[in-house]
Amino acid sequence: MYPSTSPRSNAAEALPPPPKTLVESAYRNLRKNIIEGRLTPGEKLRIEHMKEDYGVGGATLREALSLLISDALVVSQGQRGFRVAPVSLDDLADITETRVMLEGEALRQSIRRGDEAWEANLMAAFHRLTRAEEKLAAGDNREEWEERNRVFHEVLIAACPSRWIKHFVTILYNQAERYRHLSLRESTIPRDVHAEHRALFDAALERDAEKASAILAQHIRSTLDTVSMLPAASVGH
Amino acid sequence: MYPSTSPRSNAAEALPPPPKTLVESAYRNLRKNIIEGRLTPGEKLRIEHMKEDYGVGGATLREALSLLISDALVVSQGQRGFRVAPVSLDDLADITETRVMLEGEALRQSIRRGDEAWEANLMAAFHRLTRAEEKLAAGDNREEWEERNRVFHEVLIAACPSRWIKHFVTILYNQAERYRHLSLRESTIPRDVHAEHRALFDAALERDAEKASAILAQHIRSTLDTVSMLPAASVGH
DNA sequence: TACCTTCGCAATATCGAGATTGATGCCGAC
DNA sequence: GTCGGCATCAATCTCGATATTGCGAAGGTA
Repeated sequence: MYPSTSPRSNAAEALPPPPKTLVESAYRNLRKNIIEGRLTPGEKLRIEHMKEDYGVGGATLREALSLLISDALVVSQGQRGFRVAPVSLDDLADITETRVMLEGEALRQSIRRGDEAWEANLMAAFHRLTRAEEKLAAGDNREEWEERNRVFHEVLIAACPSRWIKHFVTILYNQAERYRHLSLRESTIPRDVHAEHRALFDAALERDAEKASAILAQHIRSTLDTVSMLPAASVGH
Repeated sequence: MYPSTSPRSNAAEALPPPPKTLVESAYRNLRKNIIEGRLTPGEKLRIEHMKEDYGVGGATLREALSLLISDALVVSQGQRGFRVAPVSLDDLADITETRVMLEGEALRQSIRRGDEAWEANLMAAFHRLTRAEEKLAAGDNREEWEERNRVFHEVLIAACPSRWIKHFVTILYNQAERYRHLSLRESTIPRDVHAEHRALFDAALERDAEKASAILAQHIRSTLDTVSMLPAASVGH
């Protein structure tokens, strides 16, 4: 109808389109439940039970679970059904270091190649994140902060030309988010996270790739440090 | 039955266990057909037709296709079915550089941490690869060479402790193998590949991580160079 | 002639039921 | 008392059928 209004205004505002298929819907719900810790690591995923919970047939659920294997949030054991992917401190350490390498490289490339539009998107995303962090200090708009934090990290590396690196970074980000939920289920955000984000933002706008990636590395590793406890989480075989 | 004989003798000999489910079987056949180029990039994968070819039901095929999305060999377009993942020179360049980074890092770590058992496996794998390359020069035991080349590269980085890096490397290796099949469908192996393998092998045993990763980088990039032609492959939307 | 609308067909997405496999508890033997 | 084998049962895995969606051709309008 309208002349040439692009379907989405800009990348920083893009909301995921509504699921157009039942598989997609079940996939997103399941992923959310796993990442946010409502499904215990190692837990058996019984199709029969979940048919009722998600309101879809067995084959559909099965397909959604197969899609979750891509994200390594679900594992399938031959003919013994599906389980939520187990967790361990070793795995978290691996995720952390791999993130440092991949997200650091993506950030360096992004800083080197980002144009003015990238800068604008970055400023917008940082602004939204800052507002969310202020609101988070009072009430808990946790979900909003989660989303804006994700978008901020996405926009930081948006100018990296490698789709593969960004693909892997996304997978690892989801993994790390799951560990964060498993550890600090109730605690609020540590006090210095905003300072880290600001330092990251400043270094990116100054086009100091090495400084920015160093800050990012510390930022990622600090998440690992805060997860010193894993009481019931380390059961996952 | 036997006292404590491990199920597999060693890593270099490990054969994949037979598929225990029809989904697994269809998944492997499809993956093989895509990697080896029998399914054209961008081609529509019609469930109805393939039901007959693979002898399984629609839901089963659908699940196998969902698994192939993990490997980025298949893409699904909302409610418009599945297609073979498209190809492009940009994508191949991206895959190549990402491989150089990840496989190089994995190799450095592997050389740093490999023990005697790793050295032994590496020697065995290199020996098998050498034999296969000799046989390849005469008749075309192409499949055997493919398999042993894959195992050689796997063993090279086997001592890298990061499962995530190795996971990503495997995905990219499959992608690269597909491009190789798409380009040189008939041609034989270039003459200097064995020399590159030997140099890689020597540097690894000398524990010269930097030298080895440099050779590996050139080795990976040379694959990109040989793919200057992509006549019918670039149709992928 | 070019464009938009409408209609028909092919393909997808999904469900419920049946076949096959793995796990659990009980019983008998050594 | 402990181990191995067997039967029962639950859960997975699979298939054929059905409703819904998307694509292409025909027809109408300016």
